[in-house]
Amino acid sequence: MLTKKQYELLKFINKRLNQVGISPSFDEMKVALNLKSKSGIHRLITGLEERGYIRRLPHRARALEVIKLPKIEQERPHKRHFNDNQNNLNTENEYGKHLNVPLMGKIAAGMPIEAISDPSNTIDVPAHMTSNGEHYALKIDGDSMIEAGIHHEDTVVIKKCDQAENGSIIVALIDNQDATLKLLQKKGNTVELVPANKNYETQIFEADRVKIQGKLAGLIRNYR
Amino acid sequence: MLTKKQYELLKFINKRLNQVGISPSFDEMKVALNLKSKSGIHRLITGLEERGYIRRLPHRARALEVIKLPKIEQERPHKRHFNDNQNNLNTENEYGKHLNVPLMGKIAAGMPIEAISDPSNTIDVPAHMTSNGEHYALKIDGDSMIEAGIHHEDTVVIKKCDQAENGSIIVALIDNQDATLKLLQKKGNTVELVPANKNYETQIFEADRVKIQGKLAGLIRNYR
DNA sequence: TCAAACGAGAACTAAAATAGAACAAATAGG
DNA sequence: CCTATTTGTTCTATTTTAGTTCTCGTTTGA
Repeated sequence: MLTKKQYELLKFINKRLNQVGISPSFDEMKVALNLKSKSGIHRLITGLEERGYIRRLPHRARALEVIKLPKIEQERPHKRHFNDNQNNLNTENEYGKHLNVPLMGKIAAGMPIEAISDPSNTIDVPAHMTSNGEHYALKIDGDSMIEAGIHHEDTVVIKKCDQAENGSIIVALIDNQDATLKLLQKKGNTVELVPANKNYETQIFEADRVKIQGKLAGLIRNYR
Repeated sequence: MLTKKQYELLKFINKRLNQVGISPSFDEMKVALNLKSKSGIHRLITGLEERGYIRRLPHRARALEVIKLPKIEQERPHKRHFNDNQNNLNTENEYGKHLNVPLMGKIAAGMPIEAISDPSNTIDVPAHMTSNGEHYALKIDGDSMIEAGIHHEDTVVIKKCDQAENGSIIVALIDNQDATLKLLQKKGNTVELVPANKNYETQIFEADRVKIQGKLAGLIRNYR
């Protein structure tokens, strides 16, 4: 179904998406495949899109999404762990499936996420919410993002990544201590964490005090 | 159904697709079957396509896809089918329980829900969202409930019921015409449908003009 | 022994890949 | 808001790789 170059490119895109969470640009892909022009990348991308392996938002830069990978037989892991990326991907010819992502605890509780991690605690999320890559879930504590429609006690699904564009809602770890869900605004050497609530103030940090731990991918709320 | 050579070739193509993810070229297939010319491959491929074992994108190189294998090869241990269902019952896969609920269309679009119902359109929701009873999903159109954290384009999961307490968020059908998602406030012989947005006004109806079609059970939002 | 399936080879056509450049659109940052 | 920069699109040209079609001869199994 794929040509060599298409496959190579697809692998690269997928890797980048999982590693840094941001689509590579055409130039970056050009370099990765050792080409001297990006027109070739354009054609490969078109091919991948035509064959249904990736999707892209029209008229948007760096807006690639891998929807499936060729069904390569990898020896099956006995237990699927949330942290082996590729297996979270929908492979061809499969029906919608569900993923269990680990529920890592509450956010804004003043602890780094890793510390709260309890692998036994997982939550069921719709498959379409976890395109690919590693995901985890957090319970929201507080109302600092309420104007973005993220309420106290909501569950958010986070895609792991260590960088993100301005304007995306991310999980930030500050001084390796406090995790918080905020809107990201990078400005030169500082990082602003912008709440969505007039009653809270934007926090500004030196870039190196803030570690991005993931990007908001979905939200689940239960009513009773 | 297949000749020996066709079968051999099919097996080879399938193997290659599974092992390296790239379609073999005619030349590679020629080598694999120990031929010295690729015209034979062409004929075999044509045969396989005619008999529905493979598909190929027209006018594309290396664009083969195996659609089915002869019975002997068919059992694929790691592919689980959801053999059950006719209707939207609980299905269980390796990740746990989940439900497929029908996605009935957009709400606030000015149409009764029944009319938009399309059983083929379903969405995957976490099992814990659908306690018991019948559920369906709606896509939110508009911002009349935004202060309740229900945004445009969100998907809501609705539990079917025909009555509800004051203060719950319900799907109401007015005059058998328009469906809307609002907060319920019954007062004597009238029913108030209260939006969660200052810019909208509460609608007041005679009780018999309003039919409750369900109660908000959950909310799902995707970010990208 | 006849028809269908297979094999070889060559000539031809089509698609994929590479490169470069010019241009247009989106984005970052003041 | 404006400007500079980044990113994506389109075009042209050339080379390489891949697929099609033909003819003719051989094998094989009912």
